[in-house]
Amino acid sequence: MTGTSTRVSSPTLDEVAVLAGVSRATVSRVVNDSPRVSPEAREAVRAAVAALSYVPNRMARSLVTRRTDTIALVLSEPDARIFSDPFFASIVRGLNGALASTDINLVLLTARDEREQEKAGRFVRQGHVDGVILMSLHSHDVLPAQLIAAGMPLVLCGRPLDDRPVAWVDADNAGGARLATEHLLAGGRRTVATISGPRDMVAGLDRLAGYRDALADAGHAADPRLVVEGDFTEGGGARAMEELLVRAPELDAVFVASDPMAVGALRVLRAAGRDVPGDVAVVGFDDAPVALRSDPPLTTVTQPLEEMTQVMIELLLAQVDRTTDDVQTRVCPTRLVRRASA
Amino acid sequence: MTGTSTRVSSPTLDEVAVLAGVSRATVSRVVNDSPRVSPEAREAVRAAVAALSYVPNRMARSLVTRRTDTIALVLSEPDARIFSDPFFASIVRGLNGALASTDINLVLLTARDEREQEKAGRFVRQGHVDGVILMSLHSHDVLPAQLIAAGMPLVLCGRPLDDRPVAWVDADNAGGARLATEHLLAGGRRTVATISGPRDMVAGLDRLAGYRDALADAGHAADPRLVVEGDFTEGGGARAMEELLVRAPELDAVFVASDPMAVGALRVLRAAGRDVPGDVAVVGFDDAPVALRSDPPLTTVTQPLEEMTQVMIELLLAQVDRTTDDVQTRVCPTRLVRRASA
DNA sequence: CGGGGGCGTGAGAACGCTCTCACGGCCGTG
DNA sequence: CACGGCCGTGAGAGCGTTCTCACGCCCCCG
Repeated sequence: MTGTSTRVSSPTLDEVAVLAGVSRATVSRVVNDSPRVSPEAREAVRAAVAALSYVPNRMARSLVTRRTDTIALVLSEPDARIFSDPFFASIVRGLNGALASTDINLVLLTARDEREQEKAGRFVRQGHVDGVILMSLHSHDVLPAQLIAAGMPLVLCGRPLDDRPVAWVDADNAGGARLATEHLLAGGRRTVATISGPRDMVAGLDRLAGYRDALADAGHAADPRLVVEGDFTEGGGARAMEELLVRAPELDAVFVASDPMAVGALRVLRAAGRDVPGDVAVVGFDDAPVALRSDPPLTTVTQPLEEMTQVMIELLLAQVDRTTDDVQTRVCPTRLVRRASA
Repeated sequence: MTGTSTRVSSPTLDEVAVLAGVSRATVSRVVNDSPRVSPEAREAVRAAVAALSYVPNRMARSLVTRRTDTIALVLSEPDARIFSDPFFASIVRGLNGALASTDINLVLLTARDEREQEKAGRFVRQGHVDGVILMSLHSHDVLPAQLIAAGMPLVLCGRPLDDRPVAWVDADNAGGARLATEHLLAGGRRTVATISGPRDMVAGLDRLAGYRDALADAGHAADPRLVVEGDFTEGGGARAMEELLVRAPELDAVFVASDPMAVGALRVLRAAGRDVPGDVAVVGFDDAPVALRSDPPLTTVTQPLEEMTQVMIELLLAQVDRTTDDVQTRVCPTRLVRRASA
């Protein structure tokens, strides 16, 4: 191996053609699995390719095909917290799974601050990728507008706050929250509080809306005492629960807008001597791994991640292939998972 | 904006040249900041570029320069666990920081199973990137060999198990473990146990070696009862601590090879009625965020992540620029952070 | 036995950029 | 005043592919 490794650049189509005794065009046909090649020629080319360990040059190919067969998942989050979010890991796994049967590659781009967003935007617009899936939970960034203006295929992971004409896929957060709240009411609970997500995140807003709708439908008057805003973290959930216990000590159920927060709430409830689900029923959201390990295991709302990632890829590739011109959106149904906490 | 957005492909250098009234070459010079351009020409080109919102086509450029100005961080981990590792997030942040002043982009590639590794390998060898930084904690994968054979610039994050001729950067794990152990001994502890990392991870091995060396230097006989293998997780640390308390109830100090494991150990020690650091002193490793929040705050070993990522980039770019032919390695010093647990 | 229609193949023009080279115009020097 | 050199510029040749044609060949049908 080291014997011939003084070679500095990789072999080209031409060299393969010479070795195989055919023309460049024929080699290209073989490499691209075109049917119009004789078995002998195909075999000769195959051998030559193997002998030279030829790998097609992506740049040259992309230059003419205008395709890179690569899509980017852009993580436009200010802090590194996103990495520790199991939801994020699931999305990456789902996307990779959805692309496994294709020869499309997925690359991740992080864009923590304005500067990195700028850099990521440039990267994308230079033509490194065919399309972008954007994960940005707080949506005050410029990347979407920039990419739309550049005509770059784009799908957002999560419904955007404003009504920009852009494709997106989201879980039915409101529906899931409604499911959870209805479940609590159906269990005979009378005072159902909620620990909501942050107001600047759509998922938080939607889950709060679902909770309110369910209560309203059941004839309950809206009670601001019962709503405390959390930040989707365990610590935030604990603090919110403490606040709730002060504000409304009579509560007998809590819908918590994320599992980590629910775990924090569970901890505070136990410390306060409230039995779960005996005294207080708790329902979380996300079906995070932690929901299974908590004590008691958390009744929660699960999102169809598999389906969501699949749809994201579909919507994106439709744009890439220009199959469609109008931007599509899709809301995927959520489901209640009953465990022990409610 | 929608007015002219029927335009499907982006403008080319030629169109900019026509609009600016100069030749293609001059536009190229301006775009690439060549000094040999008159101010007037430069201004005209600038205006034309802005008017057309011209962005150079990376593929075309790379085809001739043989540079993509992109490097990949490949995460070659079987499970998604790596995302939740704060160490990993720090590495990404560090690398991005080290590249912030350059116009080199960083993309992340995940390669969970054999199949995805294959895909990532192809992606890299097709010439999408100029070099690769590989993070693979378990090192039984084929990617390194494949990339080396292809002559792709490569730097490993972490010392490899075998002695392949490949560049790598690692923290001084053995030195840090020695520091921790010496600290425990200097505090008057007589029976210092350890919860090690997994045997198939170099970091685990090195930290164990450092622990043993420190003990040997202090004249202690090696006692296999005092060594229990953990898996770097909190749960694993707890289990290992339980085991240790059974095996060697007289222990008065534990060097734990990772902070999450140390947190688990702390929990078990408290449950067993042992005061930390009164009865048992505990030192962790990594200086993870959790080390600050634990009770008591964890004395631990910190790695110079900033320096490590900086060096990785240096070694990689040296290879990319062919500044050097021999593979370099670098071990970065670790440091003891004294808190309350020891 | 002649003519039409695939089918496998090769020649050559793109794709959008960089880079070398050559060419005028201006300066300074002898 | 002539001549060499430098500086800004443009022409044109690639970079490694794909893809459109056009061209022989063989086979089948009339």
